[in-house]
Amino acid sequence: MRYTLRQLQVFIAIAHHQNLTRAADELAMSQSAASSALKDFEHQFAVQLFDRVGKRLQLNEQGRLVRPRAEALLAQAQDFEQILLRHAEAGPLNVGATLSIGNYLAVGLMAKYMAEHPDAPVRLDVANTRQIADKVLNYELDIGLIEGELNHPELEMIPWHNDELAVFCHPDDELAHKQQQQGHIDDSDLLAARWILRESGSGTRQAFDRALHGLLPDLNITLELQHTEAIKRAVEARLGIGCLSQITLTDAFRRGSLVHLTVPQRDFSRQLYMIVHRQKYRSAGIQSWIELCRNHALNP
Amino acid sequence: MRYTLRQLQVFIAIAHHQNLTRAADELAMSQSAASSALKDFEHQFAVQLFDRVGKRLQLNEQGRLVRPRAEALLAQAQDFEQILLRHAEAGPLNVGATLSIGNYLAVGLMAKYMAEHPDAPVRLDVANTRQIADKVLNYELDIGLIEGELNHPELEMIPWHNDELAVFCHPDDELAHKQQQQGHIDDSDLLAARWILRESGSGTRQAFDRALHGLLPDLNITLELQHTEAIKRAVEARLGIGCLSQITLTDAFRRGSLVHLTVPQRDFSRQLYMIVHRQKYRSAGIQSWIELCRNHALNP
DNA sequence: TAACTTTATTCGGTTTTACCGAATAACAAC
DNA sequence: GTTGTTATTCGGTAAAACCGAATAAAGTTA
Repeated sequence: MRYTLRQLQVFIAIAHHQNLTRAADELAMSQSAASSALKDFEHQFAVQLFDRVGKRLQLNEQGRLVRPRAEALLAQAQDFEQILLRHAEAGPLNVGATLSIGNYLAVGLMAKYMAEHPDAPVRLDVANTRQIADKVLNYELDIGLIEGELNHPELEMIPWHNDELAVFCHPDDELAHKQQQQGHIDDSDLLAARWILRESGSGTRQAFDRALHGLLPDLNITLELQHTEAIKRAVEARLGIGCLSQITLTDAFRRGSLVHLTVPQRDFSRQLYMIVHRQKYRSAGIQSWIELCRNHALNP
Repeated sequence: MRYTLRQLQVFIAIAHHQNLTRAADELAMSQSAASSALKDFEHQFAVQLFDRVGKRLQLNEQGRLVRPRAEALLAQAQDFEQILLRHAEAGPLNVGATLSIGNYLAVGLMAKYMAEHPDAPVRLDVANTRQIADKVLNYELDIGLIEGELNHPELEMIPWHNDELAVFCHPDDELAHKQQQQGHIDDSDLLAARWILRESGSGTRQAFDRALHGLLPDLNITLELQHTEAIKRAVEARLGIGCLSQITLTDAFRRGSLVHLTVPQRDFSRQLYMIVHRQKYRSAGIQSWIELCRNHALNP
């Protein structure tokens, strides 16, 4: 047992940044110290973890093999430190979420988590599904909350929440009246309407496209916006009708500033997922968060 | 990240032996070095892990709390070292087994395991169920193979093999003829017989007593022996009839040196279990062994 | 092409740490 | 008391971790 946790930390920091200088910076040590720490680490095991191509440190085959284990080991060591040092049961937690989830669902979850773990700092990183997946894969996030489907061998996807998209319009719109009279609207109404939607590539748009398959080419899309709030305001200004996740609309429906349109023929449901790196060490905090999400899904 | 794996190792060794001198000895270092390593470790976290009662180091509340995590962390660190150092997928494995299992089933399992992991040293420790459980709880064994039931909150019991006890006698015994004529014997025969059994407290005896409930007080027990081989030889010498695990008798039955007596009214089945410490780090080797046992149960 | 920047490594020197052996103090058994 | 065992303390030494500066190699810009 000659190698140290510090060496592991240096190895991981370098692997993360693919750059010794920035790694040394992060760990508040000199370049030379980081360099020799890495050298010692490699020499101890008589293994090359990086290919020295030019002045670049490139994680090689061997290095990629051991990185997940090293990450897990260090995470566990840090968890151990937390518990012993602060007598706390959970360390800091980094959560990533997409825009829709982050602004609505995640806030409630974080409130619950922080009530359970008053001393554990939590960070929320809002980005799109792809970016979140990348950060989870690179161990920058402990856990990700995403909307879309996703397929990566290193990622474990945990189904978590059943979300529903909702079509909605202004209270004075003629569709609102039709909805009130006959309790729903039809495909023909969807084709006649002017749509205000999230941009392609977003999870919400992806689910919308899936729900409206067939009608898609003939749809009249007036406006594409990148923020749910902007879409709601555009619909309130009678620029058209919209389609967003239920969870972003409950307030507006209750206030009556927007009206929910039901479309019986179409399936607007979608699954929300948690994603975690398969080989990640599940600290007390991470496990607790996952439990929390499961319970929250049952009684939101 | 100021503490080292060495310090962890010292802490664990001392916790294990409850004695600094022997711990230092095990780690091939001086008393003073071990003492100051422990001191540093405790000071770093500003926590007392041991109560200094007299000249004795007694693991205290706080210490007992962190020990499982420390053990898991160190085990993972050693696993990591193995993988990096020897390019092997599995490190050394310590298995404990009871007498019956150890002499019969375990040997075959070990052969299989060693074929899969030629470079991984395996140690087999034969002892009774209670001793094995203690060693698993004290992290001296990675895994235990036992016969009896057992209830401890820190132990995970994995059902593994369906074993069957077999009543048997000498080929010239009158019960052997009765068995041949009518295909079985009866409770009355059991009461009339002279029994040669394993000692009370053994898993085999426990299962025997359970199977013969009701008849037990009236049974004629001539001889109690501590070894299965001795019992077989005693029955071969026509001192009485015996009852042992199937697995220890298959050879004798095939050779015809002993005869299997079936008792339809009685249930001689019992479950064999693997036991593992709940909070133990499941190294590649341990996981592999568990898988192996599961498969072996299906095609023995 | 030349000058400049970025980057990993090497080297000399200093501080810190790990460790040993011996001495010490606290306790237990005789 | 005497003896043996045990953890801790102390002085000293060897090893290590680390820094700053220098260096060499590789990109980048003029």
